[in-house]
Parts: sequence; structure tokens; C-alpha cells
Amino acid sequence: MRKIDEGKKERVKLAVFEITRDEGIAGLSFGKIAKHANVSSGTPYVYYKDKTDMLGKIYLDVKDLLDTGLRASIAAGKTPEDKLFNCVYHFAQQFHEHPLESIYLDEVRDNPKVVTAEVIRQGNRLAQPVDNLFQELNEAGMFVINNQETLYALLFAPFIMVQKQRVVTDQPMMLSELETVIRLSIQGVLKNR
Amino acid sequence: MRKIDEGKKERVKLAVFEITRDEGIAGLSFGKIAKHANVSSGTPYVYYKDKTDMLGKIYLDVKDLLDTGLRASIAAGKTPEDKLFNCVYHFAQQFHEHPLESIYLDEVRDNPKVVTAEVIRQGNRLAQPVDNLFQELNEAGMFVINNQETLYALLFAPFIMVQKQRVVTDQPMMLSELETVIRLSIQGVLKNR
Amino acid sequence: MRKIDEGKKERVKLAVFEITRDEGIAGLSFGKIAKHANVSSGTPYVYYKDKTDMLGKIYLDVKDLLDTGLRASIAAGKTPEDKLFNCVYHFAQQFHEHPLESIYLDEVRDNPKVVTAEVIRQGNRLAQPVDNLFQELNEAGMFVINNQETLYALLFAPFIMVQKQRVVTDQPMMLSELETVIRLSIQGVLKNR
Amino acid sequence: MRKIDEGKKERVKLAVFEITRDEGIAGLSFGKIAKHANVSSGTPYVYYKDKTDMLGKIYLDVKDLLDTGLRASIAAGKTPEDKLFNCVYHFAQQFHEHPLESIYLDEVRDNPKVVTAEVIRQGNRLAQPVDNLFQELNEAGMFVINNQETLYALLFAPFIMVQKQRVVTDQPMMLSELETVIRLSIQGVLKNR
DNA sequence: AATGAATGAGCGTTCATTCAT
DNA sequence: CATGAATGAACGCTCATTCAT
Repeated sequence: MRKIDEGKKERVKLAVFEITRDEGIAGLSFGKIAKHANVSSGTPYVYYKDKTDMLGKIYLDVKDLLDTGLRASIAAGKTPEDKLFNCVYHFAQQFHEHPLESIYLDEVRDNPKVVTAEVIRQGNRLAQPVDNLFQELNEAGMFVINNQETLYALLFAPFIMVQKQRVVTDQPMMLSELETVIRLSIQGVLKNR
Repeated sequence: MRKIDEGKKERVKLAVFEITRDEGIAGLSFGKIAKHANVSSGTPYVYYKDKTDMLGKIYLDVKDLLDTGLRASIAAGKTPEDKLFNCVYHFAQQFHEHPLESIYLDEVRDNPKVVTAEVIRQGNRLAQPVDNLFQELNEAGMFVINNQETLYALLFAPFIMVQKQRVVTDQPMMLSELETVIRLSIQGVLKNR
Repeated sequence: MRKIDEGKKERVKLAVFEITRDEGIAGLSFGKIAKHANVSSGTPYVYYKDKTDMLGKIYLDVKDLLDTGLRASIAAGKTPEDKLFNCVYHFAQQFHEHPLESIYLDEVRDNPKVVTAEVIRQGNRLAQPVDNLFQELNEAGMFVINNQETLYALLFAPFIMVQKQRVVTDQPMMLSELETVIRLSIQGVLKNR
Repeated sequence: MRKIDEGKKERVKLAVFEITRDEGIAGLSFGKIAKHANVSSGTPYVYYKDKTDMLGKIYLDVKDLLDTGLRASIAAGKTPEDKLFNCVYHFAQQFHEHPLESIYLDEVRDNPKVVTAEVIRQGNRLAQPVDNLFQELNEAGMFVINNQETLYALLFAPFIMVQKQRVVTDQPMMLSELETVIRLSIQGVLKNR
């Protein structure tokens, strides 16, 4: 029995990331992926059932990767403010460390129809530590508003938008710039300023 | 010379909006559009050079529509804070009044490759009044940061994210909810709180 | 508005018949058909919704063609025996006159899954005159057995088998040979010999 | 040297029969067969050179199986008429006893292109006893016609058609029904009635 | 002997686009 | 201006076949 060639599988994933970065997730086609990854057109089907399955599995892989260390980051914060900053900043750092994966994540979030609702649900479950932290600070009365949806938008949307803007315009993104945005987002959301 | 049938052209645009809302911008095909609009498959080519041209022209139409009254809204604000609120809130109101067009706009912003870079540039030019206002308040030293990109993200990204979330999950969006988000965004961005 | 080019549509149908004759109905593919008919690969989709639709519509066309004149043939028979002979012989004649279409019909009958059950049902409805005649002679007590299914098999199966055998082995088929088979089949099925 | 696992080979054959019964011979794919037989996708290639070889070898196996006892059946007939009946009825019995194999046989006969011409020829050679009997009765002047092809069609086609009809419509087939058809076929073919 | 990862040709189908009418 | 028949490239996917293990 032949073992599955992990190099090939990785090349397929890499192709997905790079094409998504360069042409958007709408630009993904199995033909392009196979050519880019230098594998046969049938090879992706060895690893994935179909396109939706592929995009979904890779999405969850990416979620997993980017959530790695999140719990530890939060725990490392001494004050609640620190915890919150670490939490949000974690994803900015991950973007810096894993830009391809982060861009892919953003694209899937913007086009959730490319994966199943179940995959989105599973992905959200991985963000549990964020929810827990929000809940905790919320109960401590630290936020200017006690609504998760709004809080999430105020804290995450700004730096994600800046990220995307840079990707689209092909300009470099410095971590310190993201840090600034995040610090401002956090200040705007905490009561005692 | 026959005049182009504006009713047909409008039906084509409406078809684009409705299909985009229901299936995302990736679901747009000329065949679907023609059937939805009850015109022949060749008709859209009477009005537009090709698909990119169509999406781009409609994008600019929408931009134009949604910017209508922006200058007046800003001018109507008595204090600088009022002006800023009116400015951002204008787009929230437009979303409420023109949801189809707003959704289309969001989709194009998330998938900017469907139009040309030039179209995006032209679209941005229409937001001139926003830039002017930002510049003005900036020079008055009212912002916690003097960087247009960051300011834009802090003020617009949160409520846009909330909007999109509601559209995706098919939940209703009340204008007052958006107002809350926007007020918080603005407070977070102004110096003297 | 362009009119549909009937020549092209006919060439597509002819391609279906010829490929079916040469390679069996399993050998049919849209690629082969288009190449054979010298039309673009997308052209068959102008005429037919999909493969099943195409095979079904052509099947009904063929049924229609081959049933043409059946009623008249039966009516032309003076005695009941004559009517019966004319009825069965009609299809032998049609095979001789329209061999491609007849072969196609046989292949669909042998592989009924290539069309929908509804199409088969509609096709059977066209054979009404045969059923009527059988019923009539049956009530007159002329048959050695009063079971339509069995009668049909005894009268039609033999000459169809001979036909198919000749097609498969690429040997010519004379109408007089079929006539012999049919006369024997009929004698075997009538009471008073 | 390892022996080939006959259990596996049998499972492959059974898979071929069952898939053919359920989906027709066109539904056969090596992937399906392997999954159905619970063997690896490469395993059938251990036993067979390729698909044509597999279908052909299995066809000959089936022919062999279904011809088993034919000679004895014929010999057991006391009169020539009995011999003829036993000969034809033998295959009806085999259909009853080995329906999967018989259906497979019918499907290959209807789609002879799935095997080579040589295989068909070899298969026909196995029916030698039938030919011999026909020859014998022919020389005794018992038939209404002295043409093997025609005789074969008159005797075998009707009950095969009835069989197939029942399989397609998923209705049960009683041996006594086939017997009726066969008795009528034989009466129609013998001179002295 | 048996496995199953990998291949690449070919499948049915869609779709942006063209152009004769 | 408007139509819709026709095109052909590209799509997602299947499948017979090969071969390293």
C-alpha cells in the first residue's frame, strides 16, 4: 500500500492559498489548482470528495492553525485589558505569520456559500476562547455595550478591513500598524478610559 | 435610431441585485440574469461591453445612488461630532432604504476582482465628502489618530460587518441597532470623551 | 432573431443514430456527437436540456416516425389475419426503410435507463393501434393465448432478434427474410392453422 | 508464491452481477465494483487484464455455468419434441436458478460491444448441443423452416423478452409462465401440430 | 497477491461572448 | 435596438489504468 504523498497534498493546499490571494476565492478552479500544484487534475479528488469538501476541510485546517495558542495568549494577559488585547492581537500576529492562510480565511468568511453551513458552525466552535473572554469581561461590566455581536464587530472588523485593504492594493502590512488599530478598537470598547 | 429600452435596462440591473442577494455575486451569470429579467440572452450586451463592464457600471451607479445626499447630511450637522455621525449614519440609512444596492456594493467590495481597478478608483473618488470631513476634523485635532485609512476602518468596518452578518444569516436589521454601533465607533475615535 | 438551423439539428440526430449503430448507445458522448455532426460542443444543448432529454426526445421522434402509417396498414388488411400480418410487418418495413432509427429504438429498449420512465410511457402510448388490434382479435378468440405480454413477445421478439443479429454481425437483412419470420410467428399464434 | 484469494475473486464477480442487475451494465465501474466487493480498487486487475477482459471472462464463466446440464437435459427427453422442450426450458430453469448470472448474460447480449467479438464467438461455441439438436430435428423434417437463425429466434427470443420485461419492471417471474411461452414457441415451430 | 495513491483522458455541462437576423 | 442560435473554452468530476509499496 502506497502512503499518501504529503508533499503533494501540501502543494495542493498551497496552490489553493496562493490562487485565493492572487485572484480571490472565485478564481479557484480544480484545473488551476492542479496546474499550480504540479499534480494531475484528478489528484485533488484523492484528498477531497469535491470542491466544497476541499474548501471546507482547508478552512477548518486554517481555523485550527490560526487558533493555535489563542488560549495561551489570553491566559498570558495579566489584567483583563491585557487579556483582551492579547486575544485580538493574536489574530493579527497570526496574519503576519500566516498571511496566506489568513487571507484564505477572510475570503471564505466573505463568501460563506463556498462551504457548508456545518463547516462554518464547526469553525465557530473553535473560537470558543474568544467568546469565553468576552463573556467574562462582560459580566465584570467592563464593556461599553453588552452585546457579543457588536463587540465582535467593534474589535475585529477594523483591523481585518485594514488587512484586506493592504492585500487588495498589494501594499505591505506592518504588525505595529495593526497593533495601533487594535489598541484603538479596544479603547473604544472599554468603559474606563 | 431607436432609444434603448430603459425598462429593460432597469430589469437587468434589478436582476443583478436580486441574484447577488440570493446567491452571492458568484452566482451571477448572463444566462441567469437574462432569464430573471425576462430579456434575451444577448440584451445585456446592448447595454454593457462585457460582464466586467456591467458589474463595474452598476457598481458606480450604486455608489452614486448611495452617496446621494451625503454632502447635505454632513452639512446638516451642527457640531463636528454631528457632522461625523451624520456622515457615517448616512450609509446605514441608505442600507436601510436601498438594501439590494447596498448588498451588491458589499459583495463587490469583498470581491473586487469582478471589476477593474479603475472602477474601484472612480468609486472611491465619489466618497470625496467623507475624505474632506475627515481631513477637516483631523486638522482640528479631534481624532485619536490622524490616519485616514485607520479612521475609515474604525468608523465603517464595524457596522458593515454587522450588516453583512445579518444578511448572511437572513436576520432582520433594525436601523437603531446600526445607530448604536456607529455611535460607539465614533466615540472610540474622538479624543474628548 | 435567428432561426434555428434545422440542418444542424438534423446532423446532431444523425450523429446520434450513426454512433449508436456503430458503437452502441453506451458509446454515445456529447463530445463524439458534436465532432461527428461537425458542430460545436455546446450546440446540442441549444436543442436539448441534457443528455437524457436528448435521448428521450429523439426516442419519441423515432417512435413517431416508425409508427407513421401503422393505423393505415392495419386498416388495409382485409381479414383479421391480414391485419395482424400488416401490423407486425409494418415495423419490419420501417426497419428496412429507416434502419438507423430502428436500431436506435432497439438500443433504447435494451437500455431503458438512458431515458426517463415517463418517456417510455409516452412512447408506449403511441403503439395504441397494436394494442387495439390485439384486443380485437383476442375477443374474437383467434389467439392460442389471451395474454398481451406473451402475444407481444411471440410476435415481435423473433424478428427483432434476427434484425439485431444482422446488425451486430454487420450482415445485410432482406425484407423477405423478415417476412418469413413474421409469417411463422403469426401462424404460431393463431388458433386455426 | 501466493495463491489468489478465490473469495475475493468471487466477491468481485458477485459485485459485477449485482451492479448489472441494479443499474445495468452501463453502471459498472471499477470503483463501484471494488467498493461493492470490499476489495481495493487495484484488485480486479490482479484477476483481469482490463475491463473488457473482465466482462468477457465473466461472460464465458456464466455461459459455462448456464450450459451445465444442457446436454443431459436434452438426452433426458424421450421424444424429439421432449428433447426440444427440455433444451429451451433448460435456459428458463437456469434463469430461475441463477437470475443474477442470466441477467448479466442478457445485458452482455444487448451490449455486445462491452466484450470482444472473439469472446462472443467462444460463447456461441458452448451452445453446441443446441445446434446439434436443431440439426437433428431439421434433418428429420420436423421444423416448419430449416434455418437455424430463424429457428433460434422463434424459440428463444419470446421467453427472453418476457424475462427482460419482468426484470425491467421489477415484477416477479414464475417458471410456469416461461413454460407457457416456450410451449407455444415450440408448437409454432414444429410441423405436425 | 494485494493495496490504494496517482494519473490524465474524457465525461456532461455551463457560460461569456458573437453575430446573423 | 433586440433577439436567441451558435460557439468553444473552461468547469467540476469520474474512471480505467498504472505502479510503488
